[in-house]
Amino acid sequence: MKPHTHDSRSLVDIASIRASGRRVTRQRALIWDALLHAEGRHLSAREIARSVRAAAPDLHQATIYRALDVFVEEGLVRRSELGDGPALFELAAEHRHHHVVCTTCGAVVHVHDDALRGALAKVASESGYELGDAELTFYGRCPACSPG
Amino acid sequence: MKPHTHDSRSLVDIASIRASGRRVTRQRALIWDALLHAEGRHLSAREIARSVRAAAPDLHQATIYRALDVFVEEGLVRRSELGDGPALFELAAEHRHHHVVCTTCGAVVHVHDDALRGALAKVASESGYELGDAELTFYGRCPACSPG
DNA sequence: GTCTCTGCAAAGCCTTTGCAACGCT
DNA sequence: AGCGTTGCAAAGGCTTTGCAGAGAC
Repeated sequence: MKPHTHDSRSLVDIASIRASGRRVTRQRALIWDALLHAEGRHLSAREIARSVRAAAPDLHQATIYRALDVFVEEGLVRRSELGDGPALFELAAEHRHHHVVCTTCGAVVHVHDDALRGALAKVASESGYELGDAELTFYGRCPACSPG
Repeated sequence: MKPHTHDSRSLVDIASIRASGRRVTRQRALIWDALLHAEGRHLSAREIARSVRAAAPDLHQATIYRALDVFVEEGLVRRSELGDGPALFELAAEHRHHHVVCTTCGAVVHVHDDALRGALAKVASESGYELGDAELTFYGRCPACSPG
């Protein structure tokens, strides 16, 4: 088990999906756990599969995709396409943030939303688009991969 | 790094790839033309195929992917993953810009880099990443798709 | 003539879907 | 008991790859 961090926000409970007539199954609980224990890391569907394999060897990849779809629809999980590979998933419980991806090693870090509030407003007015829940991905070189 | 202050829209020539020992083939010229005539639109590999079909019915999809790889490696074309669908390509010759994608209809518009220079610097310093050629994608609702 | 490129077909990766059995509520 | 969910297998979309022949330089 991991110790609690100082996050004041109460943990989102997977049981909340029952409110929409959805069911909490063994499989979904395991997938949820995988995300919970990811500690801010983003997981791919395949990584989740690996993570639950010990507890449920027959849990099928398709089940993972379907569970993640449900979680995303319920607003509990966020899905991001970071780069070329498979989609990555993380709990939506945390504060809003954006991603910075290293184009060399793939490392991902978060940036607080505050840094971009102004820029978002600017883009919204310039484009005429409604950017309510916009989430950004920056690509660059992380310190470890930076030349010189 | 590049010494140009700003290239005054000098057309990038596909012939420049010869400098690296690459060859300008009929197929590549056609693919290049498709991008040239896209007029700022982003094209998928499939759209390029459709675009060149009349002139070269046997030009294979694999050839398009390989040509685009070459163009991207040579810095002549930019590849973006905008949303779920296939990758989209555009000439790299234009000024730097960012993309705003409508999550409902898929429409893409450009935003000038100026609007984000400050934000980029902020993100770079906050993350420690080098964001030299960062290109951003915003997701939102375009005016036509906005409710009410 | 050399070495890259092309067409073709096949496979790859990630993801979705149809269906009967299962199991949460 | 009813209806959402699972496992399986198969297919789907997009992209890459291996190879022999064609073509740019």
